[in-house]
Amino acid sequence: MRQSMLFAPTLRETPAEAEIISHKLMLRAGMIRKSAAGVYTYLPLAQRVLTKISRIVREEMDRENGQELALPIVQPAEIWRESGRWDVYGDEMFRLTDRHNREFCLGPTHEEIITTIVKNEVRSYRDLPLRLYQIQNKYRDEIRPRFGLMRGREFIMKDLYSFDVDEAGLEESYQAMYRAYNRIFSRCGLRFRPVEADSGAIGGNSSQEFMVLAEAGEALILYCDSCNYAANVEKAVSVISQAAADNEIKPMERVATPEQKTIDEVCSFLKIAPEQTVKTLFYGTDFGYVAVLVRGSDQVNEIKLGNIVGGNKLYLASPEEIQEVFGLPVGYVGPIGLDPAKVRILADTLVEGMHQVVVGANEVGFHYQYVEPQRDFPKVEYVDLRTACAGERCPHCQGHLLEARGIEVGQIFKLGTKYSKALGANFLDEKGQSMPIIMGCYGIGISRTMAAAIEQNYDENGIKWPMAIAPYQVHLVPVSADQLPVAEELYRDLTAQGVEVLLDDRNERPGVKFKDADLIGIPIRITIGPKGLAQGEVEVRFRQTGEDARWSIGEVVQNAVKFIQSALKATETQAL
RNA sequence: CGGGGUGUGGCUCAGCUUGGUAGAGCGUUCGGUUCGGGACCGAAAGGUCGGAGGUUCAAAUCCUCUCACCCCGACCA
Repeated sequence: MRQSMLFAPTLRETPAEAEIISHKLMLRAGMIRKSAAGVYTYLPLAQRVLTKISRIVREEMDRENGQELALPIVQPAEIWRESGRWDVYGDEMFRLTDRHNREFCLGPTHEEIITTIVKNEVRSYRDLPLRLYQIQNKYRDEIRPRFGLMRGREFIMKDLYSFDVDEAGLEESYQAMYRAYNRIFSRCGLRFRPVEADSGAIGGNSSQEFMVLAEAGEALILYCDSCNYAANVEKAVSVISQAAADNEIKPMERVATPEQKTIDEVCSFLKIAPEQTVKTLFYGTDFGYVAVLVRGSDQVNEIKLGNIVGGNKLYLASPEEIQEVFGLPVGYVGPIGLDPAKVRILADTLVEGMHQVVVGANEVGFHYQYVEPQRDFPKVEYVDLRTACAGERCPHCQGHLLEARGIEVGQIFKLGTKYSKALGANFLDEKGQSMPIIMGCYGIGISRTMAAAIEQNYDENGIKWPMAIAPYQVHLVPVSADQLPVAEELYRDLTAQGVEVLLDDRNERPGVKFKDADLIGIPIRITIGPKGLAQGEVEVRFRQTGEDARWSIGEVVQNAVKFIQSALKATETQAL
């Protein structure tokens, strides 16, 4: 490609709307332009990157017996009603109505539609397993689209759905995708980590996310410093050693705590640690209120809580609400005296092992101390409810948990029979019995992967593309028009060898060309200038490392090919 | 949905407090001088000041409504 012909309007200044690196650099490098909040145009450079990522994804999907198809974006409401998600998805779904007043949505995901297709065509166990995928736009009307391509309302996703006859088959499909995903992100040149994940709205029981490690990541992950345990904080569990009841057991005692409402206030007033208190929160749910007990120092993990209580609605009740519904004063609320018949009481498992605890007395200005949970409020359900934190112990070994931020670029789920049952996708097994198909689903955010790659590969001058997903592999920069004939010759020779070359044939000053080259971030920059040419050489700069080299004109093609191949191989072998 | 902020030429922004009919830098076009890390000189094009309504002799500026975009939050007693 000749740069004079390239549609890549670069910017000297960063548009005010961009906050994070990838967004800024993609705007500046002339890769994307916004058309609405969370909706972007991909200009040619971005499109090339997306195509390359997609190609890698396709290769790895196909290698694991995936078959590409294309599902409709516009989907009828009925199948969503059948699965029960027309209402569950709520405002996040872009909905539309046709001229006959029939309802549709723009597909936020494709379980319903593909399950319907498979249900209509698959009859026998002999038709299975199937692994079907597509790479296509998804539409989600996010509460708050942000960070450029990171959280868009229209984005590109690869989604594969597996259909198996039994759990063992599902496990095989799941592992196949796990392998494929590891290869894909390695080949893309990313530093990433698979972590245990909550399965969220899609449902199912087992799930892992692939996180690209980067500061800009919206997800917090916890990982063990000595084994390979790693989990999204939404899912993470930790082990906390608790003191045994070596203290003497005292009778519960009411204690005046005037004006001491927060955990911190109560703790400093009574001279105790937050770990010795239990706080009581009320949540509103689809099934009425639940009381939730956790240590004063802990945070309720609302994802875990939501999974336990079920339904769609989950919110922390306001002080006014608690006063009105229960007649209890926030700041002094406690489990003692709560009637399990009237309100479901859930407590974090840690609470069960606590001793000499301070809790609210359900009376303004008073708390109870020396409370023994098992003695004083025995009728509670103990479940894992707390948010795990860095520094705590790994649930699998004696290691400690560390924290990192990650960008979720992929997630794999075992769905089981959730959709096949809802939509009646059955097959006849060897005995002639009708059985629901066992499903899995596996997504990769293609456009987000591009953004994530930039978050991991940039410097103050611009992007540093990994070789495998760079829009071009070699950037030829003749210093002036005098060197253009030599550059053209190299361009021709490199292109003939299959090298992807961008030739800066613009009539610009060298400084401008160099600045644009750094910004766009093509891995190998070859400067053809009078100084080098006098010695029959060109100057080479590797964008990733910043290293310089000099190649004689005659060896440019072979050196470039060699470098590209070894760069590709480095990530590819790492992937195996 | 709550809170905060911003909308002025392609980009970054000034002007608004105290109304008087729109500016700078960059970019773009033309001419010239330049030419190894975003050159210089000269000329020029380009703006319904997000939109609607109102106040006023007069509105980018004041008031009301509205739209869009950005950020924070949807938080723990």
